Amino acid sequence: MKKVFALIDCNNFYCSCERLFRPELEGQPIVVLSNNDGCVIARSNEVKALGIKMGDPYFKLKDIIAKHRIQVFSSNYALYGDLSHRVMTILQQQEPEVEVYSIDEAFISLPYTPGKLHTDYARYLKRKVKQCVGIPVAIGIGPTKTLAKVANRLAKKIPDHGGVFDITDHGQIDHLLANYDVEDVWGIGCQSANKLRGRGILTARDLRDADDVWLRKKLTVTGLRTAMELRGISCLPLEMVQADKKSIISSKSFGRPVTTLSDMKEAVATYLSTAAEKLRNQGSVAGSIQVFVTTNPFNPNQPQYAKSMTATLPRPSAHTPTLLKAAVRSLEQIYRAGFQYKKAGVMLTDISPHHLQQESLFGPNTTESMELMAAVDQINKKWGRHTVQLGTAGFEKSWQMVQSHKSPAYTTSWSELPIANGAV
DNA sequence: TCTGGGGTCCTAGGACCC
DNA sequence: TCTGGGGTCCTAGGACCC
Repeated sequence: MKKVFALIDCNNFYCSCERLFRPELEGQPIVVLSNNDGCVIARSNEVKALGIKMGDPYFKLKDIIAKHRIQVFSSNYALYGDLSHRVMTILQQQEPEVEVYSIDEAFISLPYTPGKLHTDYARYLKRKVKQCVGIPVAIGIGPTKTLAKVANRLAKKIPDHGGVFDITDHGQIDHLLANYDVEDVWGIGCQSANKLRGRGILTARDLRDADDVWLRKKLTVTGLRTAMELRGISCLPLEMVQADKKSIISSKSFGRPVTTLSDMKEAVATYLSTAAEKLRNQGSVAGSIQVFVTTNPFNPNQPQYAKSMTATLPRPSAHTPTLLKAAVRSLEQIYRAGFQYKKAGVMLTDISPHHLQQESLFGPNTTESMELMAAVDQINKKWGRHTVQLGTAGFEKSWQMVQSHKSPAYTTSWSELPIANGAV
């Protein structure tokens, strides 16, 4: 049976989440900032209209923010993650085939039907999500994922479409693609766009009609795949089961410069605990662990230093203290005194399923220590992150990130529940 | 003073083998 | 001056995504 893809994409997702509990902000300009209130990662339409770009540093925007009374929020991932889950659940209740592509996007696959049935159904889904969760979405439909992405963008951009657009069987597809900047095509970043422009390929239509041999050579198979998808030949299937992570990173910028090895150890231990918990959560073990530290590359007046080191474990593990020992050994080797460090992180790699791991013939039995880890995870799940943690991770964590405009965890913390009538 | 975090895939090139 | 050919595996780095 012939099928089409639909892409459901939440509109300005983080901003919409913030508005959900502050309805008076409907129609008002809003931005959401990255960790440490560093830069802009979500903008309401009003803010986009002011010319503020994704990734603009917050400190450079203070004037324009004051002038236009833009509401500022620190990112609140507990809130966004929970609302995302609710949106995805609604879609999964309606549809058997859902691919959760990112925190605010999902692909579904629908049986192909001529006429406007796709569009009618998408309008129904859109209403359903709005009604059940309160988050506005746009839906694009096409014969391939890449064309569904194109359609989604057009659904949002052109008000007449009302947030739903089907590009399958569209009579004007040539015209639509000819007015679609090649850099806005899914999978074409600015490097590829530069190469394409150099050859006079400026629009999605040009890319669709470009020469395969040249594309393969300059943009590798991924670029060729994108062109095929624009031709309506589906190369990217719907992926419904989420594959295990092949690498797990935990890394954050510091709230203030870190200048001592002991603070750095606290940070690395804290990040490692987070990564190891994720690792256990997917039932895996890691074979190697990388530690990295860096100064602030945006401050050219300070001496710069960045270094990473990968350690291979004698045998794969998900045991936090074992991983930590290897991480600290690496850290001690790469750490240099006299620098103002801005960021550090750990990356777990060579990940494999725990159940495939071979027990060591002579080494210690790992079952007991993993039971301890399971208990730690359970406690932290129930009572909150870092309720039980490694001593090395520190207690004050004075280097921790700063979030000065954070909204409450309205939906995930009893103590932060919103109050309906306000008469308290 | 202040510029995010977490992922995937692909390729080139080196090391090594016969 | 001239110095094989072919294959695999691993890693670093680039590019992309949200």
